[in-house]
Amino acid sequence: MTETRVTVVDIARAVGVSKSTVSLVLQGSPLVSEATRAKVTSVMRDLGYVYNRGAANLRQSGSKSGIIGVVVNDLTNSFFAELAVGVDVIVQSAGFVQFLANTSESIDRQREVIATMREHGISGLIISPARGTEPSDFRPLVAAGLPVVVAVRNSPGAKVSSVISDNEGGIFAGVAHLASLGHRRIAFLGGFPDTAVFQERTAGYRKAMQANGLDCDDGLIIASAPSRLGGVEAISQALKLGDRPTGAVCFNDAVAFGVCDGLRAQHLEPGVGFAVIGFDDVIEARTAVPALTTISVDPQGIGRRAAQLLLKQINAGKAEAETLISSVRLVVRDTCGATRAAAEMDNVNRRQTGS
Amino acid sequence: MTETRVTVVDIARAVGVSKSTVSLVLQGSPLVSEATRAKVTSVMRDLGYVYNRGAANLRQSGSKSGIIGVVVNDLTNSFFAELAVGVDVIVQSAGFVQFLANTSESIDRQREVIATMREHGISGLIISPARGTEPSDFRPLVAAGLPVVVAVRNSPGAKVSSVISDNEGGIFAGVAHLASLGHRRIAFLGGFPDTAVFQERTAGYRKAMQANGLDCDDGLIIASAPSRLGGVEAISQALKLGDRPTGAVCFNDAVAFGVCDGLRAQHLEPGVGFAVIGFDDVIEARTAVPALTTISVDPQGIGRRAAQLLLKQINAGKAEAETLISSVRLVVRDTCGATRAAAEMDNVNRRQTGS
DNA sequence: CTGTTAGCGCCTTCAG
DNA sequence: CTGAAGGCGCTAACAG
Repeated sequence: MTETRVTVVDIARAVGVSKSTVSLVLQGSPLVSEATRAKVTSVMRDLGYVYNRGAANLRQSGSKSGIIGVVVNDLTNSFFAELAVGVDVIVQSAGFVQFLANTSESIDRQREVIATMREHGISGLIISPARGTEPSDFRPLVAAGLPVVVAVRNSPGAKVSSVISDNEGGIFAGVAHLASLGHRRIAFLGGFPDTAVFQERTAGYRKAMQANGLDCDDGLIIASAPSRLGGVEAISQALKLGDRPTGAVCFNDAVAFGVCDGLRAQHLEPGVGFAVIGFDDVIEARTAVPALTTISVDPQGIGRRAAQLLLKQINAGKAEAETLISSVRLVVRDTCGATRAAAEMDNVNRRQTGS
Repeated sequence: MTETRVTVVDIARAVGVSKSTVSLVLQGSPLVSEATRAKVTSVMRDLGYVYNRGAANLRQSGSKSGIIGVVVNDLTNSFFAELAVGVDVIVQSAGFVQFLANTSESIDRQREVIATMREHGISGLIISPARGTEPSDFRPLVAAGLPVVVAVRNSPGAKVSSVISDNEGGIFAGVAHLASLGHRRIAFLGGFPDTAVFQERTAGYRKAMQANGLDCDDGLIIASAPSRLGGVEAISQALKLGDRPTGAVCFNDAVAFGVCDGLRAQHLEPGVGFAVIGFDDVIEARTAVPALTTISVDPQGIGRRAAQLLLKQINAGKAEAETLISSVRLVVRDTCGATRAAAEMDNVNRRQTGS
């Protein structure tokens, strides 16, 4: 039962040198002889010494804790789990460690976990904000000089960096694809209107409709919960329209899934009688609906980019807010399930600076 | 640009009291007057003070860092993402925060992240070990008095607590179900034999075969990768047996999925011509194969239990190693997709001590 | 109820 | 190349 932790002085005494020497060994300083270094490291192993980062960080001026805070709104969704994995890959290889907290869309929880993380001295924060997060919520963080990267869900107005999917471009490509197949009445189905993602996607929808010379009737935009059930509701409403749509781009794949359900309930075969395209934000559906044409995102890639951006800012001390737009791919699948990438959007990510 | 962090002395000066008073306020001591407490907290807010846990923890003797380390072998798998969510729920409500690291089945990474976490002074560790983890790997941790809970994948021989699914009971129930349907030749398909989970599940298989008076030919146990492809391989091998099986329990749902693929390739309809049951470790398949009878586990529940057990040990200072077996449910689905819980195993968890 | 005095474990001068 | 002080932010005794 080794209750007392072994410290630098312990190993210094054991070796017969001073604590400073041990400290120098710890940070790999060249100011110490090979012989002493070897003895010190050997004794460290023997006594089971563990470096105390808390103490080190306390002495060192800056907040070089080596901890990255990661806050996601729903870890149950594979999308965000993959995002966390992407972050972890970069964070680990940089020798950092990540605090990961799940908010379940609760802003209270979000506030709490961020506070706790700050108390622990995180040196940066990556966050996919809970619904209802205000740009002002980031104010105290940036005021404290804490690097923050917002992922997936943009927070326009906040002076923080962000990494998001190409929501506008993705929907644009989807609509263009349907138009090229001859569809004239194309609906946009699903999503909560009070989210940045919804705004961006509907913006892409409007632009694409216009660009293809199609009537952009706002009645064709039908909001709903971004879930399978929401999709059922949205399509049922869409089919009641006077001039029925013949195809739809959906907020996400869960909605698209529900839309297919709803179509079948009306004896319409999705893909044949009615074209359905969805953003695959809910990855579960990727495998569940293999026949669905999707706008495919790369959550791990977003996570990696976000982490890289954050590390860059941490190392730079302080950088201006930057926005990275992660490209998406339109994956066209015909009804028999064969897959081919139709319009692979440019791999090079467009990048814009400022906020 | 507030570069200098505000400390207790800053706010003490601002209020006109001593730092100790501020410290007492911080820990909610009743030894301070309401008036001063109010002024102190108010000034803290005004100056944007953030509590420095590192410093506090340094002063306090024990390692009350309030950090729980969570290490999983594959966060990409929804099962483990859900596990992490379950842990997070408990950890957050206890005011702790979790380090979450993904090892991707790499023992090297695992060693690294555990080392890093220890340097940060975690007060406990929950781990779903990477394949190839030796019981001895936990030796230094328990020697240091660090509470450790192994989840999902047991590590027999290690003197640590664990929370695992009822692997034996689950397979037992699955086999019993098939036997009750009249099957006599039942195979066990999939899984790596060098894992504890495989051992436990095949043990359940053997016991169930014996209990139902069935021939337990070891040739009926066919190992393979615990993946969809592995399932295809396993069933193809099984169908080559002299006395063909008429049903199978599978290591997990991914294998079961592959088994169905393989059966269809042989023009056998799964569920009709051949009964398939799988442990649903890979949750993706839960929705993807709605018609499959599964042995259903509760990853979030395992996470919650593991966290509760760990917190208990942390608070108790030191507790004996304890093993919790989380019950599973046999979910029987007929071919048209209707669902009903057939044999709901007892909710009360069996518990055994020691180990 | 409040102030004073020591450190926690480590790193950083600054001299040997 | 090594040793001796001092202090990071906080808390734990003690005194007032």
